[in-house]
Amino acid sequence: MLINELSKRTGVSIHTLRYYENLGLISGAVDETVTTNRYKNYGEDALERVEIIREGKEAGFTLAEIKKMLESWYSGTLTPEEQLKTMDKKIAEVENRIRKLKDVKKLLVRMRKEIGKGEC
Amino acid sequence: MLINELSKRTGVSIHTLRYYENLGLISGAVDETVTTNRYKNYGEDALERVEIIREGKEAGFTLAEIKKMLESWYSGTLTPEEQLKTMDKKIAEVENRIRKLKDVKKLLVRMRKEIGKGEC
DNA sequence: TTAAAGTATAGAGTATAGTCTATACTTTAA
DNA sequence: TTAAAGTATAGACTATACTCTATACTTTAA
Repeated sequence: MLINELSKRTGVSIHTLRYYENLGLISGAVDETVTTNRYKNYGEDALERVEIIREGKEAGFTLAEIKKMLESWYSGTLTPEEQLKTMDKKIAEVENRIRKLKDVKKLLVRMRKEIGKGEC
Repeated sequence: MLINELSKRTGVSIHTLRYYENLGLISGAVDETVTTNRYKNYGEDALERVEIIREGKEAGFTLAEIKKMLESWYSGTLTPEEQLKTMDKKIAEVENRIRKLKDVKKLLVRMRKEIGKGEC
């Protein structure tokens, strides 16, 4: 698919997709048998990658970190052991963020309880 | 306390504290009885405010959002009902972020499971 | 066939959240 | 008393993640 379709199917703007491509998070392939243009074609994997980017951002990872995850995931250069290590690290980071968010929630609930009775 | 002490007790750099002060997230009071300088004095509440800023950032709120929370919390201009509404909204947002992070964790665990058996 | 829409590249501009530097004045300790 | 350390303000600079504009070429539909 071309970038327009990728944009529509992911809900991510063409500008942002090109930004991701420049950073190396996704990549389209130019069909060399076509001589009239250099349009880039994206496969189904691009949809998956954009989804991983979205989730990664939600988890608080930077694009640089997400790039590393994608590389270790798709490259094939890492051994399964290295892949496992990468994933375990990321899972631990997400768990850590969940823990911190739960603390924040506790703080907010505590603040909420103090409303009405006395002042802060 | 002066900014140096506030920085040491919070672990936040003087530069960053001044940045927060410029944005209106914290504020020191100049002692007008002192005529030789315009040094700013921060009370214990400043420590609390910096802690809330830290937690808020961890929860994924922007400084602008945190400012609103601090204002509604400390201003005294809001009615308890309005304060409750603000807090409920923020608590719901944090819960939402926790839910999303749990989804991300699920995705990562799924990816992890696929390592070793077959390819991705 | 030509005007509109799509694609590519490069680079400028924006928002957020700092971080650092320069300058000037004040306080403090040797 | 003076050199070092602290404080204040303004503004420049950085990094991240976009977002937009200009330019040029290609495809497509009327």
